[in-house]
Formats: sequence, structure tokens, C-alpha cells
Amino acid sequence: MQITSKFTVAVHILICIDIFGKERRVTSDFLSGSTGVNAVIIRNVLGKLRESGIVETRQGSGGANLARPLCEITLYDVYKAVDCIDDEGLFHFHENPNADCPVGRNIHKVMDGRLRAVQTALENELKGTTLADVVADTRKIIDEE
Amino acid sequence: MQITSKFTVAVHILICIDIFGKERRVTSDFLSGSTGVNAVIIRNVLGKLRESGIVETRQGSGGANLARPLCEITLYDVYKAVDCIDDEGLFHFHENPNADCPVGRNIHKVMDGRLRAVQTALENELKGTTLADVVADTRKIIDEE
DNA sequence: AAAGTTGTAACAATTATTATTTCAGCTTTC
DNA sequence: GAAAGCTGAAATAATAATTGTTACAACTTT
Repeated sequence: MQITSKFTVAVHILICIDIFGKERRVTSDFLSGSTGVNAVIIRNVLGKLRESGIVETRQGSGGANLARPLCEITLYDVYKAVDCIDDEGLFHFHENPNADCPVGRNIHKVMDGRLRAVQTALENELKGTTLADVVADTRKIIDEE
Repeated sequence: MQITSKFTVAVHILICIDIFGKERRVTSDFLSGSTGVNAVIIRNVLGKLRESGIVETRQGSGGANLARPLCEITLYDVYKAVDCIDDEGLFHFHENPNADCPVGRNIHKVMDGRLRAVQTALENELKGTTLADVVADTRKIIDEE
């Protein structure tokens, strides 16, 4: 299993908006070209980023802009925005443990908290980097090319 | 996306082996009954646990046994055993970033390390609990029922 | 020899992910 | 105000991953 590529696509999009946003309109078509991902998917991802208040887009006028500074956007915000993980959580539980078995009827009591802690550890790590960090690295690498 | 239920199934299996192993043979059929998961899937999971030296099974003679003490099996060992994460890692990257774009050709350099760190945080948290912890909780809950 | 079991392959069903097509509606520009 | 270019969204298709099922050879124990 893997976390949907919408997450890396979203990060890619945000970097592009910052790097290219001054010189040109960053349209879904342009982003499709940079990411190699279908423009409709890009618009979906942009839509989710907009719903979360991370970017601004509107019909008609081409081009996405950041809705708040990069230093106020963490990887966790992006991960939440694109729904990497649904309500059920990171781990998929087998759905029908047998309530007639002492283990089957208690497995959730024993495991749910621990699995939640694992998910939280992942999320906390994501909170540790902002898009400002990511873009700074990107600019550095580009400058040294 | 979610981590395959084989992981929670594997944990369930190991708890059952410890709880019921003294009184009865813990066969794939019995485990299928307790988990609600198909017996062939159970045998697949048991096969992976065997390959990782966590359980012992053999053809013909029914019943799985632990190959080492519960306190020497962490949730991480189980997670590794059942191949929750393949070589590509936890995050699925979009596959064709454009090498002609400064962002596209550098996105991996910028993100791979950070994503690896997130995965490591998850794995470290999994290393923090052993099956002995999990079974102790299970026994406690059963006793109080 | 019979009964019960594991290991494994082949296949089917289900679900999730990603891509594609299409088009109404909005903005900007000429 | 017409044309061009864009977004938002729905519908559908294609692909991949996950889980379940059927079938059976090989093995153990009784």
C-alpha cells in the first residue's frame, strides 16, 4: 500500500506556484506539463488545496496563487488537504473479527490506541517541515545547477 | 489509502497462538473463524510470518507455534514480515515529473529524504511495542470480562 | 489407508487509484 | 460583445491493488 501520489503532486504544485508564480500564470495545463500528471487531476488537487485555504484559484482567470505564506503551510497541512488518510485511519482493520472469540471481540480494544499512536507519529513528523523549507532547498539546488 | 489488513490479521493470529496454543491446535481454519478472514489468506500470512522466523508451521501437522518469545517480536517485525510497505516506500510518487522543468527534475532530490524520515518515524513507533505488551493487555481485558 | 492439514497456484471479485472526455460557466482581452 | 483561454465538475474508462475463492498435491498423524 502507498499514500496517494496526490500528496507529492500537491507539494510539486505548491513549489511551482512559488517558483514560477512571479513570471507567469501557473495554470493547470502548465502544472500538468511539469508534473506529468493529467490536468484534470491537477485541478482536483488544486480544488482540495483551495478548500483547505492553501491556494486561491477561480474560474475563468487562469493561474493559482498561494493563499498564505509558505512558512505557514506544513507537509501535514497538504497531507490533510488532499485526504491521504480517510476516517478509518492509516491501518486497515480486518472487518469481521468474531465476537464469539475472546480475542476477536477484544482486538480493537487492544490495538486501536496503538495504531492511532503510530499514525500520530507519522503526522507529527509531517508537521515538522514547512513548504518554506522545501522551496528553500529547491531554489538552492536550482541555483547550483 | 491504507496499510493492508494483513498487518492486523497477523497481530490477531499471533495473539491467538499465544492465548489458545496451550489448549488446542491453532490451525488456519480456527484462525479463519476468529478473524473472519479466509483460511487461504491466513495461510499466506502465516507463510510470511514463518519466512521471517516469527512462527513455525509445517505441512500436514496442523497448528502454528511461535518461533521466538513474544517479547522479542515487535509490531515492526510483524509489519515488515507481511510486506506492508514495498521497496518504493510509504509514499507513492507521481511517476513522470518533467526533467525539462527545474522543479520537475529536482523534486525527488528535495522530497525523498523528508518522506523517508516520515516513514522512519512511523517505523520507530512500531518498534516501541512488542507482542508481549499486546498479549498482556488482551489477557487483562479477557480476565475482567 | 483415512482424515485432517499446509502450501501453492490460478482465478474471480471488489475496491481504490489514476486518466480521459466533455462541457457549462467564468474572465480577460481585443 | 465576441473570441480565446481557463476552471470546476460530472461521467466514464483504464489500471492497479486488495481480498476472497476454488482446487489440489504433498505431508502428518492416527
